Amino acid sequence: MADHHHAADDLHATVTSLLRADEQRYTANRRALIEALAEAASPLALPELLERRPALPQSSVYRNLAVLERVGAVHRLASSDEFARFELSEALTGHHHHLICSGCGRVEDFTVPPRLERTLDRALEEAARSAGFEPERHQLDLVGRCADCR
Amino acid sequence: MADHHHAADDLHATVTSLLRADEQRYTANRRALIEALAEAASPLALPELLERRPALPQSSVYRNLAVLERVGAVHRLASSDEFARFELSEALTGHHHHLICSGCGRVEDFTVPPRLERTLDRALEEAARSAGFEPERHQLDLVGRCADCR
DNA sequence: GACTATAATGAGAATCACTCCCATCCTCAA
DNA sequence: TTGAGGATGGGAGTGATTCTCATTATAGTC
Repeated sequence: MADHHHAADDLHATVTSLLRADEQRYTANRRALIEALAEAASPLALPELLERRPALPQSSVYRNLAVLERVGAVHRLASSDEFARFELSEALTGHHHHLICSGCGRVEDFTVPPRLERTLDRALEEAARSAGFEPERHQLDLVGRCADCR
Repeated sequence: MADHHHAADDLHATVTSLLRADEQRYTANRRALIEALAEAASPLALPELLERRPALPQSSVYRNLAVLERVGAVHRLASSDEFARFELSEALTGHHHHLICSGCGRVEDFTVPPRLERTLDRALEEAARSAGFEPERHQLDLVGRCADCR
């Protein structure tokens, strides 16, 4: 078994099959979006995406982000400022959390120890059950001031 | 010491002093908003607020929510659907978390054991420090399907 | 390689939650 | 009472996002 195939190949293969499952094509525009999000490694607002891929028309970016979100390749998060932000879904990046700057809206990823993650999940399942919710995923963010906004 | 004063009196007294500190008045409109949010006990979107207080004009509601947020009496949360939602700030209600329904956007409150809360805070402080963030508050949500949206 | 059904594209129009404007009203202190 | 500044609310404005639709690209099929 080859241990050395590129992670990027896996990424694109996974996105392809996610799209296929919904009879969607992995077009050049969609690939460009996935690559931009993979390069950034933290959630991007639309203007940031357009800066990084100036050839992409705004309307196509919005449409394709919606498609990629529907098939589970991209996750949209509503930030505190006026822009939605987009990142690769946890199916592609692994589970993680966000540091959100209350000054500028910047978002960075972080993780917590697996042990804490498990404890958290148990507590959340308990809370969900007693409210009649069926748990899907959790979301743990820390809001603060980034180094630039101190 | 009187243990039996109404919680509502405390609430309004606290809001009054929060507003005073910013030289703002606790007007009838603002009181109506605070009461609507206190009655609901879970975050409300603007249409829900207007349903509950039909006499309030939309523009005043938006303006007053912004004022109440600035002085720390109200907290605005960006939900996944198209509406922002508003709740009393944790200074007034105590620390809590949210169950968010991915179907209808409904939000309910829950709490986790204090012990877990402390563990969480330590882990988050650690993550913040190593990214150069100054922690302000954390936010833990569980996204799932409510009983109606199963 | 041509043919075709269907998906994808992109420029601009439309939507709509939210904010701003401003003439008028209210509150409070002197 | 009076006056000065805060508060009000109806309506106009803003801007991120979505929709429209004529055109173009794609993947099978022959």
